[in-house]
This record gives sequence, structure tokens and C-alpha cells, in this order.
Amino acid sequence: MACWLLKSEPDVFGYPDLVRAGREAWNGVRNYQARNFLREMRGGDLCLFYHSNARPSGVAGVARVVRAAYPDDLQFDPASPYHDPRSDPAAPRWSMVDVEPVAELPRVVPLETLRALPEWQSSPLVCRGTRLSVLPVTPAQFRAALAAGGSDLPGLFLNPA
DNA sequence: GCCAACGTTGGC
DNA sequence: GCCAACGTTGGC
Repeated sequence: MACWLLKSEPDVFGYPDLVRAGREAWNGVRNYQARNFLREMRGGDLCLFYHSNARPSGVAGVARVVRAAYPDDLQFDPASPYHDPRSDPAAPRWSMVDVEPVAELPRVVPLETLRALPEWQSSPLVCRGTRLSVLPVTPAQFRAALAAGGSDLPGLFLNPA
């Protein structure tokens, strides 16, 4: 099982929205590197749900992938801001996955806190200028983030490093 | 294939 | 709201 981080602006779609929805298609990703990560996701993978453009920005909860990558329908919707007229329906350019909520963290883990964790030093998230909205995280990073957020999720989610 | 212009992301 | 960083576009 792999671990990931998904960014979303809480003003648009925050972790509480995912809880309310119960399940959501993670669509609208229009960056090739992020798309490639989406395509690597498998059912059961866990994701840190990161609030960007927030006060403070940080990890708000945990989500689980419940459906692996399939074509993002918005790319073929002319009314959508995510419409991509150059995408070929026979070979869709953009993908999405479905995710469901697992648990909200008792405390949001701000970016500043992540930066201070030894496990996160190597993550693209803490590098300035990184705009990736989907990125892999290591099990150690995942556990460290949960611990910083006061989560008591059973450790059986993840094998010790 | 280069590269300048432009748009977007996202922290602050 | 500012602006640095970066990806994409399109002229040549």
C-alpha cells in the first residue's frame, strides 16, 4: 500500500466536504506529473488531505483511494473550467480517482510543522515553488504527520519502517 | 527546438 | 494582495 498527499483548497472543497459527501471523484488535476501519480494509485492507498490556500495551510485529514484511475469526465465537458478540447476521447489525457474519508485529524498539521519534522525534509511539499497537487509520501512521513496531528489511528495501517 | 510571454499556484 | 516559482504556449 502506498501513501500520497492530495491538495485541495478548503474554500472550494475541504476535508469536511469529503466527510459530508462520503465519497468523491478527485477530478480537475491538469498537471502531467500529478496525473501520473494519480495513475499509480491503487485501491486502499491512504492519502493525507492537505488544505492549501488556508489559514493555516496544512494536513487536515486522511482519505483512502476507493477506485483507481479512470478518465476524468470534466475534460470532455465544454461547460467545465477543466474542459480540455485537445483531449482525445479514445485516449483521454486526464485521469481521476475516487476517495473516501478515513478520519479527520484532531489538529491540523500546518506546513510550518511539517517543515520542522525530520521525515519531511526531503518532500517536494516543503520545497518552495513546488506546485504539485498530488505527490507521494513515505510511510515514515505519513506516520509523522499523523502523530503531529494527534491522530490515534491504529498503527496497523502501516508497517513499521 | 528555443525562449519570451503569459497564466497559475500557493505561501505569506 | 503580492510575488516567486514554475508549467505551458506559441512565434519564429
